[in-house]
Amino acid sequence: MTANQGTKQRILDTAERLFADQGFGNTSLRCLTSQAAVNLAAVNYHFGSKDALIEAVIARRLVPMNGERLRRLRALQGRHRGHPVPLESLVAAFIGPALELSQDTSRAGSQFIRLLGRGFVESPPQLQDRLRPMYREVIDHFKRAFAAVLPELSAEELYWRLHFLVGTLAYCMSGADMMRVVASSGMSAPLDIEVVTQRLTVFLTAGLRAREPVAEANGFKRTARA
Amino acid sequence: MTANQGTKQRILDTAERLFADQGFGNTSLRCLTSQAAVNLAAVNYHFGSKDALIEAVIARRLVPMNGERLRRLRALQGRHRGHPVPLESLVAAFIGPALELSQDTSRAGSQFIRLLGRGFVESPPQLQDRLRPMYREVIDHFKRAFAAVLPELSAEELYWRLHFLVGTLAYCMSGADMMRVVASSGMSAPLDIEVVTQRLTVFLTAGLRAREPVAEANGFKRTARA
DNA sequence: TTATGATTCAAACGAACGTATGTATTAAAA
DNA sequence: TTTTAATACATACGTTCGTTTGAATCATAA
Repeated sequence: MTANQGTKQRILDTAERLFADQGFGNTSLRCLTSQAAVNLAAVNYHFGSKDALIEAVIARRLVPMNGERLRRLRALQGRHRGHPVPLESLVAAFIGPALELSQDTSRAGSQFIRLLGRGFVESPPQLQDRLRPMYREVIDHFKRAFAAVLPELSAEELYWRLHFLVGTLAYCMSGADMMRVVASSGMSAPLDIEVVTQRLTVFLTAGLRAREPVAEANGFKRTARA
Repeated sequence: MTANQGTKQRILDTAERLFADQGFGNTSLRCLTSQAAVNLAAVNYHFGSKDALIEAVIARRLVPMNGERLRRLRALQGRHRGHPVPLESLVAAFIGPALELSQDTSRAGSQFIRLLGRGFVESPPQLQDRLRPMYREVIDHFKRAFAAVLPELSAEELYWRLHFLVGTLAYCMSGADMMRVVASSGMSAPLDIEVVTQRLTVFLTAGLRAREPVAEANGFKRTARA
C-alpha cells in the first residue's frame, strides 16, 4: 500500500465521470485508463474486473448516501416519538441526500447522481442484483414510515406511489432532459439544488397525499380501508 | 420487394424485444439475427447500420404514439372551446398513449415501452439528437395546454413540474423496479394498465396542482406556510 | 426460356474489447 | 546491502463486435 491511493482513486474518479457521461457499456477500459493516466492493467489489478469496478464506483457513494437517508429518518423518528413523521419531512429525508450529492466536493458527486439514474435501468444484467441489497434497508424503513403517515392508502396504492417517487427522483438524477427540446421557458442557470429539492418535495408530497382512486367495479380489488 | 416484408418485420420485432430486455449496446447483431432467424447481413442490407436500426425500432412506435397524444389533445381542446382543458384530462392524454402500448397487440408494445424508457438515458450519444425532433411538437403543444390550466405557476416552476411528470412516466415505462426489493406489499399480478394509468394520473395531477413554493429572496428558504 | 433486379447467404475483414502475462520499478523490511 | 512484496508497465492473447464482400438464390418480366 504505497502510492496505490493515487491510482485507485484516480481510476474511481475517472470511471465515475465517464460512466455518467457515456454509460457503462460504452466506456472502454482503454479510454478510462488513458484519461486517468494509469496503466491499462491497473483496473484489473486493483479491482479484478470491469464489473467489479462498476460496482465499486457505485458503492463508494451509494452506501454513504443511503446511510445518510437512514440517519435522517431516525432523527425524524426520534423527534416525533410515537407519532408518524410528517410527510414533507419524509420526502425531504429521502430525496435530500440524493440531490445533495450534486453539489458535493469538487463537482464529483454531480456526475455520480446521473450515474445512479443509470444504475437500475442499464446493464450489465446481474449488476442490479448486487445493487439491490444496498437499497433494501432504506426501502424497508422508509416504506414503513410512509405507511404510518399515510394510513388511508392501501398497501398496493402505497407501493405504486413510492414507485412513482423513486421514478421521479431517478429521472431527475439521470439528467435526461427531454423538456429542453422546447427552447422557451425560463431555466435557471446553475441548477440550484436547494431549489430543485424544494420543488421536488412539494410536487411529490402533493402526489403522495392525493386521495386514492376508488377501484372501479370493473372487477378489480378495492383493498383499501383498515 | 418480395418477402422482404417478413425479414424486415422480424428484425424489427426481435430488435424491439432484445433492446428492451438488454439495452442497445448489449444486444449484438449476431444474437439479434439468429433469434430472428435471418442472416447476419440482413440488418445492414435493410437498415444500413445498427444505429439506423435502433432509430427505426423507436420511430416505428414513437411517431404514432405522439400522434395519438396530439390527437387526444386536439379532441380535448375542441370539447372545451376557449376554456383550458381540465388538468386530469391533460395528464391522461399525455400518459395514456404511452402506457396503453403496454397492452398492445401480441405483447409487442409492452417491450417497446420499456425500450422508450431507455431511449433518452442510454447511448448511442447522438441518438438523442435524432429522437428529440420526434418529441418537439408534443412537448410544445402540451406545455401550452398545461400553462393555460395552471396559470398560477411560474414558467420555471411549470418547466420543472413537467420534467417531473415525464420522469415518473419514463421510469414506470422503463420497468426498473427498485421497490421490488421488499418482498412484502401486495403487488397485483398482471399490471393492469387501466389501473396504473389511473393511479399515475391521480398522483401526477395532485403534484402538478400543488401550490408553488415561494422563492425566498436569497440565502435560505423554508417558506412553506401561507 | 432467358434476363434482371432484389434478396439471402456464408465467409471474412479490421477494429476494439476485456483480460492475462511477464517484466520493470518502487519502497520498506531484514 | 539484500530481500521481498506491492505496484506499474508494455505487450499480447483470444474473443466479439459491426460491417463488407461476392456469390447463390429467388421472383418476376420479357
